[in-house]
Amino acid sequence: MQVNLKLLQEVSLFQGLEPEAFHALFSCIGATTERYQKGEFIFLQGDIISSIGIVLSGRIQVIQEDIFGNRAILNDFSPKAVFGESFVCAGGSALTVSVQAAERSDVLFLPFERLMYICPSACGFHSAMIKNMVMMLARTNLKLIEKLEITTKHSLREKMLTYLAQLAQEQNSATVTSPLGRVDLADFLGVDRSALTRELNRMQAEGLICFEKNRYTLRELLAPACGAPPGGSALRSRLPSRA
Amino acid sequence: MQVNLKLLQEVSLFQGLEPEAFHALFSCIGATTERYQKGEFIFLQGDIISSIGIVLSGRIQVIQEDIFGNRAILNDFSPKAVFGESFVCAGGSALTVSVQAAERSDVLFLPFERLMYICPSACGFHSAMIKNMVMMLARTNLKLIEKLEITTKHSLREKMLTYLAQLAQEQNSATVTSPLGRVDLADFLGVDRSALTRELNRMQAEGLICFEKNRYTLRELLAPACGAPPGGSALRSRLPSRA
DNA sequence: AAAATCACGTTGCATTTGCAACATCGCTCA
DNA sequence: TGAGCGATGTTGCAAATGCAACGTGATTTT
Repeated sequence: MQVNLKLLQEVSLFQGLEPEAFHALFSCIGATTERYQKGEFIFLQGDIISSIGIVLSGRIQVIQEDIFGNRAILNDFSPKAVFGESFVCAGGSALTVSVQAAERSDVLFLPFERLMYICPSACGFHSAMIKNMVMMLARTNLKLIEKLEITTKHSLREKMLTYLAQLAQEQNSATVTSPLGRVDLADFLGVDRSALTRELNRMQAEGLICFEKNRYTLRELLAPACGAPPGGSALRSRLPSRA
Repeated sequence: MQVNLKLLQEVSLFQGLEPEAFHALFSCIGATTERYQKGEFIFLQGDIISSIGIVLSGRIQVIQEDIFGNRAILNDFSPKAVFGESFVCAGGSALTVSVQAAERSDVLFLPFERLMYICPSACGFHSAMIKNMVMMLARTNLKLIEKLEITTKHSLREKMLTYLAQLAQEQNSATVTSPLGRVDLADFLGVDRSALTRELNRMQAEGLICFEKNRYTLRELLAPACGAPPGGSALRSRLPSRA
């Protein structure tokens, strides 16, 4: 498959590398691409992988399933995202997560050892990539901490608000679009889907947010934008009736 | 302060390095040590740090505090642990967490840039340390995913059981000791303290576990060890009364 | 030694929330 | 075009759990 050079240039692993070398590099180390249909598994919990993946098109999700069949979505990746690095770099630990295509997706696989240690281009290439890898791993860490910030919250409302606040910061806007539908969003926040819908309606009724489909607007002291609520401003989450 | 060489040899960042070089290295890059009393903050949320820390003695915790004063414990570190690397390696992002001494602790600080890029010993030293750093960051990732496995669980019981299962795997025993007291454990699991105690008692009554202080024994199909419970084996968490 | 602080257990209560079951709607595929 | 499937919204209900308040014992401070 012909991979889009423009896209690869923007992959964080390849920052600072000359894109001319990509094709030679990929064929040298034996890179492959694969197309996945929606729902297909790319990696399975328990696998020991030796390649890292890069999303070329579509959307994929890192998920965790327990013995009762409960699914938790750890992450949702769009094109340019790299996945699997943590497990490969940790020295070949077995996957504690699965990776699944959320839509039809194309994935590029790069054999890690050969990529990092037998790269043809000389030492500059090599060290740049290692530097990129360090930064990627560190950023992934921060992302995971961000995710923990959500799931450690005690109430569903706080979880949702934290999620929205993170999206707002990323998208630099009080109106944000989530890539996740209700089902996935619930599994991402670690809550029940119906309870999530219920709470979303409450939040809208109280004028905290307004939303339509997967588009949400935070109304934290903002001018009324989407149908003013009756009551006053209720920001508190766990203390609506008391204080 | 005179740092314990034996301990430093076991720090994952220094794996494969000759300990003879440590003292020269430290004084060259300007390493410092600091003693903290229980409760003192080592790093504060919002800080931009340029040094990584290594726990020499005591115990420290990585925590997150929200605007309502709720505390979440992300991690609990014993001697030999390295902390702060993620934020430094991510390119100097502001801390989204605080680091606090859980007891009187000694901490060694290493200026990151100088450690990684102007190290006196030649290239072998340098590259070994980078390799170690990659593996550390990756392992931290896996740890965070492990933590997410706990907090995404829907019920308090499942959270506790997941935590115990992880401890059991680490300590390779069905009887485990947690470094955390009730207050901290609750903040680590992201639940209410009193609710945790309540549930622990229930679990013991049902014969799922038995515990005393911070010592827990998992009794998943194990021979009765600590006072046999009356009823049968109840592993299910959210379906005790129905099925 | 007295006092204060902290960790821990216990309990009542109201709210939250998971769970199940059902209706609706839109999309895909035959 | 019609049937089926998946995503979404809705609701009743019971259980889980956060929260506050209090008692006790241990540990630390004065």
